[in-house]
Formats: sequence, C-alpha cells, structure tokens
Amino acid sequence: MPVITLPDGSRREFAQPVTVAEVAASIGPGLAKSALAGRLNGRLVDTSHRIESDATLAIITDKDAEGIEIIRHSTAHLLAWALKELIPDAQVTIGPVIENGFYYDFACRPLTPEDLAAIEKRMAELAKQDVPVTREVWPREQAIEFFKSIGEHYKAELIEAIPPGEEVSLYREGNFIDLCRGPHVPSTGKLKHFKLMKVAGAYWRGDAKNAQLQRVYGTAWATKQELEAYLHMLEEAEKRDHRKLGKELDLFHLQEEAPGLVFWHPHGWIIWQEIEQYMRRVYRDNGYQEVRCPQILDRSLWEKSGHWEHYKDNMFTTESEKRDYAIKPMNCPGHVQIFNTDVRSYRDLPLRYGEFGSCHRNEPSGALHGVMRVRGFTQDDGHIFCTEEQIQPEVTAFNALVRKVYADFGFTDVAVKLALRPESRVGDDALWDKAEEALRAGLRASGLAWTELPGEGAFYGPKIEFHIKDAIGRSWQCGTMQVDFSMPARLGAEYVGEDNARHTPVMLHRAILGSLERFIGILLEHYAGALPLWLSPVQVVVMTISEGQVDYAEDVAKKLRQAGLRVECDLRGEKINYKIRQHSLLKRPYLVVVGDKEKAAGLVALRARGNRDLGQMSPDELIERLEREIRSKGLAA
RNA sequence: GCUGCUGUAGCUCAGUCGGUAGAGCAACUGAUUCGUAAUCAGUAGGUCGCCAGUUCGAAUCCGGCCAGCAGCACCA
Repeated sequence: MPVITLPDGSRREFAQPVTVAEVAASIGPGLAKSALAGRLNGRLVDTSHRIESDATLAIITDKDAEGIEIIRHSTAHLLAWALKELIPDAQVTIGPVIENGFYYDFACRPLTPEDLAAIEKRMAELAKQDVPVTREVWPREQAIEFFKSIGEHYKAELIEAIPPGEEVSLYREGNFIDLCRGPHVPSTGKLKHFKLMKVAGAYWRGDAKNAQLQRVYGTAWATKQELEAYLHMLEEAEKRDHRKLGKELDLFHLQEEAPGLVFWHPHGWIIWQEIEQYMRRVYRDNGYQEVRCPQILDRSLWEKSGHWEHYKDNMFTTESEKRDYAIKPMNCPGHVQIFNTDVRSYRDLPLRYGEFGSCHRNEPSGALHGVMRVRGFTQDDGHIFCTEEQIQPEVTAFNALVRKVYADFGFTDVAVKLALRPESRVGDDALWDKAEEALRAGLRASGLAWTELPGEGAFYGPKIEFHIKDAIGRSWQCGTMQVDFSMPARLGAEYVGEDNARHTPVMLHRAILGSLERFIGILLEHYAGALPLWLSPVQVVVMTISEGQVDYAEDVAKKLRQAGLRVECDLRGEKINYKIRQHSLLKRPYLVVVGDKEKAAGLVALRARGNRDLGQMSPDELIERLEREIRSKGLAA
C-alpha cells in the first residue's frame, strides 16, 4: 500500500505496488508522455521501476538537468546499437555522459566521417522506431559468460571488475544489450535531437600502454532549438580562437622551424609588456623581490634537484667543453641558489622571490596548442621560503591576490581545484596532512569554493590550481600554489631558527597568470580579440576624411601620444567608410575622425568600438576620458 | 608520443580522370578627396610542406619525413 510523496508535498496512495510510469500517468497524460525517469528517495530509477513501499518521488523529464543527462546517456547506447549494426565485429566498451553530450569508445577499425554520417542516419531510424529500452538483472558470472560468448571481451573485463556474487543490470533495446547501471529513457523515441560530432583515438582505460580505441563524440539535447543553439555557439567560438585572432590582429606567429615556440610581433609584444609591467607592480606591492636567473645550468644541479632523474624527457639539453647542461624547465632551482648565497635567519622569512622566468620544456608534439601549450614560455613565477606555520597565511594572502589580479583582467569564472597526495610521494603522512589542511584553510579563509582531485598532487606536495576556460570550454590551468617539502632540502636551503639551530624552510611555488603565453591566449579568447583599452596594442586611430586635414590629424595624434596613448594615424586617400571598416575589424577601441568641421573647431569626432558614436569633443577631453578608462582597466567598479 | 585528418600566393580557399596553377581579399601603380563598416582600373605575386618513387608527364598516385588540427596520453 505505498504512499508516494511528490515534490510539491502532495501525497498519493496506491492500493498495490506501482511503477514510476503509472504514478506519472495518475498525475496526467502529459507527464506520462514526457516522463524519462524518476528520482525515488533521491535515487534515479527507470520509469519501469516498481515502487513497493512509501517513498518520495519526482518525475524526471527533459526539463530537468538529470533528464538531459539520461537522454545523453541513452543516446550513447543508441550510438552503440547503430554502430554494431553497421560494423558487427566492433566491440563496445564504455559510453559516459560528458558536458554537452556523450561519447562511446569502440574497439574497431578506424572510423571515417562517412561512417559517422551512416551511423547517425541509422541512429535516427532506430529512434524513430521507438523501440522499448528494458532493464534486466543478471548474475555477474552469467553476464561475463554471455558477453564472452558474443565476443565482447572488453565488456566481460568490465564486469569482471565487479565483486563476485553481485548482480549486474543490463539494458536491452532491440537485439542490442549492454551492461549499464542506468537509468535510461523508456524507449528510443525519446531521443530526437542529437548529432555525432567527431571521432578520435582514445586509450582503453585511459592508459597509453593499452590498445587504442575509436571514440565517437556526440551531443544531444531536449529540443531542436537547444541543439541548434549549441552548434551555433561552437561556430561562434571558433571565431574567437586565439590562433585565428593572433593572425588576424598580427600579434604573433609560430612556424615549422620552431614548433611550440612563439614569435611575438610588435602589437602582441605591447600586450605582453602591459601585462608584465602590471605583474611587476603586483610583485612590488606584495612583498616580492624580482630576480633573474641563468637559462642553462650544469647537469649536476639538475641531478641534485631530481629533475635529471624525474624530468629528463622533458628537458632540452646542450653540451660544451665536455660539460652537460640543461635549459631550465623551471625556475625554482635558480631561486634556491639565490637563497643559498647568504645565511638566512628566521627573521628573514617569509622570503619571496619573483621572476618572469623563461622556461623550455620538450612537450610531446601532440600536446602543443597555439600559445596555450608551448615548448618555450615565460612564467610569472615566484617562490616563497617560509616556515610550516607561515604556509597558511601565505596561501590565504595569495588566494586573495589571485582573485584581485584575475578580476583586473576581467575574469570572474575561475575554477579552483585542490590536487591531493599522489600514490608515489615524498614526506610522511603527517606532513601531507598538515600541507593539505593548510591549503584548505587558505582556501576557506579566502571564501573560495573548490573541488578536490585526489592523487593529482605533485610528488613533493599538494597544490591549488586555478583554471580558466577557453572559447570552446576547454579548461586551462593558469595560477597555482604548491607546497614543496622536498626541493629545499635537496638543494641545501636552510635558515637559522630562533633556537639558533639550522632548519630547512618550506618552499611555496606559485604563479598567478601561469605563463604569459597561455594567459594572453586565454585573454584573447575571453575578449574575442577586443581587449580592454589598457591592454589594446593600438588605443586610438586618428583618421582623416580628406587630404585637407592631414596636418590637423597629425597634431591631434601627437598630442595624444604625448599623453602616453598608443595612437595610429590613417591619412590615406581612402573613403572614411573604408577606413572605419578596416580599423573596426582590427578591433581598435577608439576611432577619431577629423574632417573640415573638426579642424575648424579644434575638436575631434569620437567613435568607440561596437559602433558607438560619442560625438565631438576637444583633444583634452578625449585624453581625460581615455586616461580614466585606462586607470579603471575598463571595469565598472 | 598514439589514432584519424590536413598542408596550393601574405590571408581565405578552388583546382574534375595524372597533361605543367586559379579566384577573392591584401600588396604595388594610377585615378578618385569622399562625413562613420568595402571607390574604380591596372600590375605583380606560387620549387603546390620537404625528400624519394611510379609515369612520356605528378599539386593530383605510392612511400618516408616535417608541421598543423581534433581527441587521447602527457602537463614539477
């Protein structure tokens, strides 16, 4: 005699056990039709699930976030079914839901774009047939036997990982049956708005030592409009790809002879310098002393630091007069050398060094990506030598600083992650407890929300990571704060404590932007190339309407330049429409037009990015206006 | 690094069945002097990523290499 409590608090009593679908039908025919699953006492179940006793129940439809996930998951199964029909010797593996869609990995021959089109067509046909999706529960051993008998060895392996004696759930649609926890949509007719996106290689169980599978990515939505909006968003995002903008705005280039190494052009270098000068002030105002260390160091130092053993594959090396050198992949060993040149007292701590540290890492070729992942880059790197007690206050101060800096650049959507102790590590558990807790306390004190990544820390200590997303939603680590109990001792760093004894300091590795290259790439994508005034390579373009105003335009430009603005003149005998179009496409923040009227009145006509006519004003007013905007960094505070 | 795909003028791209390379924009020259997103005409520009091979003949077909793109793996 189950009593079902619905989300609005109302109760329904049933004379005998009922299914989720029956409860939905008792509420209304519309809900019966749109029901995809149920949330029963907080747990997601199929609509066919039979409720035996009192429970709370919510009917899940495609209006719910869980509903979309179920659609995506079921679409992944539909993909597997369709693919198996077209390529019978393919083996299925796993097919999870991801952001905006799903993927499914298959062991089969390489798939072509034509395959994808054929599979997608078959999926649409199978969906149209509205085939029921049913759940079955089998004993584990029987399921293993079954999947082995039909040649699905990857599936059998997955089930073998389940503890013996347990039952497993299988889902059947037509002649396709797959291991799955569920839930799924009641029938394939619920799957209407999907698209297969791309195919790529992926390793079985995410391990490069294993076989490579064919991964098919797809997207699925509740409505046609949402699907189209998503596809349109991707198209728009492509336009703000930093590699495209770098070329269009003439900021930088890369070429075949220097894979993963950036040539910065004049305008790109202006952006770089604005950022570097800004960060230099950040160093100065927050107790850092800027330093500079050699680019190459003798092998013996890298052996001491552990890099020669642990990081050799990633280091560029060179040799001279029978000595081996490595080009530095990190700045920390250099900073320790500076620390070690004097006897340090506990009174000197925390001691903070900052560097715009040029690093080279021989990254795998497949990892390179525009200026976001390169082989030569410059970190806004800093190292803090401190005591264990100083870790937490330093972390707290750093978190606040990161947030301030990101806000100045217009970033508010920053994901914070805490990478915790890995399998293989140095230092005892008590030390790790202390370090991890110090980072947590620092995060808590900063009021930041974070997600924890167990096992993802560095071998020498846990780390906080600050991630920002690019135009198409890929997440890039920028800032970081890492606790290191290992390197100071390896490189012989010590200080004299209050007790007159020698102690090893803790070293905090920290970066705010991460690398200048990556940060500029992210900035370009964030602003679609239309950078805030203070970062714009050209801040004002002064243009003439005809030849008669050339002298006046040059006077105006000179005045603006004397005020420190970055000004370009366009005195060509082109039509004003043409000039405006060209400079607008280059995303210049301000266009100044001078014609006979302005010349006679000693004024300028101002037009701002985004087609905004700001009318006439004097050059002095213009300067004041732009200076104000530069000071505020274009932020409305 | 792995799987798949791509590489043609400064840029974006076309190039059929293997017959010796084409457009638009940009550049240059000339004309036009114009009021807020493309004025007209002309000129010039290419070792078709690189190296080998098949062929009478290769941008096109085969092989190797390099670089890039997507995903995976990697990311102290």
